[in-house]
Amino acid sequence: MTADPQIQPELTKNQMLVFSALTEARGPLSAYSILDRLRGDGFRAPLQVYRALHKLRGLGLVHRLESLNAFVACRHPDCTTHGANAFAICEQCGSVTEFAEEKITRPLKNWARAKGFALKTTTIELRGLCMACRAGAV
Amino acid sequence: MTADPQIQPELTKNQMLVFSALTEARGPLSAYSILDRLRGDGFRAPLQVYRALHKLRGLGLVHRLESLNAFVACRHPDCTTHGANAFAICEQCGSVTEFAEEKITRPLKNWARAKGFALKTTTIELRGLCMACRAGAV
DNA sequence: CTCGAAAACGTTATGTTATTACATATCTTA
DNA sequence: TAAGATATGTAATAACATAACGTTTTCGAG
Repeated sequence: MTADPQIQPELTKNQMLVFSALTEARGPLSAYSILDRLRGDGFRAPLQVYRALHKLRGLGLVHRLESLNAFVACRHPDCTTHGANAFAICEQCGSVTEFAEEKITRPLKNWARAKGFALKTTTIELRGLCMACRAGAV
Repeated sequence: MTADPQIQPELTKNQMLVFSALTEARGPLSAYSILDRLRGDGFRAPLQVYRALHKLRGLGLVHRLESLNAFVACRHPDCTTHGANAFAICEQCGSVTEFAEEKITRPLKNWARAKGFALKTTTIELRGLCMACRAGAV
């Protein structure tokens, strides 16, 4: 367990498979669609997916999109923003854009501090049409 | 206190029952817990709840908490004008505080405009400990 | 009033998402 | 090598949500 040049050497085989499925997908995947993609690799039950997802989320490598019941691989090399990321979800093409800006998270932290709320995690999800789909929309 | 039919005269009986269940509850309720509370009023199937919730959400009287798969009655007199509400959810006592501040929604709208994203709805949910629970926690 | 469209309703069945429970295996480290 | 932590496999079930069907109610236009 040294500081390894390769990505996430501490991942087990199942965790690696789930992470790969998510990075290779072009959009978010549900746990069950991940399962289906990994049946050829020996996956047989939902728990194999959910357990890997749990670990990957803890490592900040995967995020859950609450409004979709789906998961995406984090696009940040090292997810320092941990828990304060925002996602823009296109309702037409399904694309997801992840972003994190101080201007967005700051007011939320300020609110929490003002109200005495001990903030642990933040969910920010925008729904709408991405630029491409809006241009092509009817 | 039950919801006042004079304030929302357009609600049907089922919609009224679901709305009342939510306003009488002190926290968020899942669709199935609403169903259980309304069995004495003749409710027998999930769709009776979901259909009413759909209408109530359209009216802005009820919000869905995506990270909980649960629903809350809106605390604002008329919520349709806001569009982008935030919720602080205490993971210990389950209390939910709804708030909406320009300082929070503005940066999100700015991001969307800058990216050409046609924003329809916004989900903002904070998880943590409310002031009371933090004070009483170990 | 009465006809027709739209909305709401009731019911059954099914689809989708997530966890519990229990047994087994592997890795880590003192 | 023994103990504890972590990971795994499998079956069963819980929890959340919608499809598909037909019926009833509501309400405005004619």
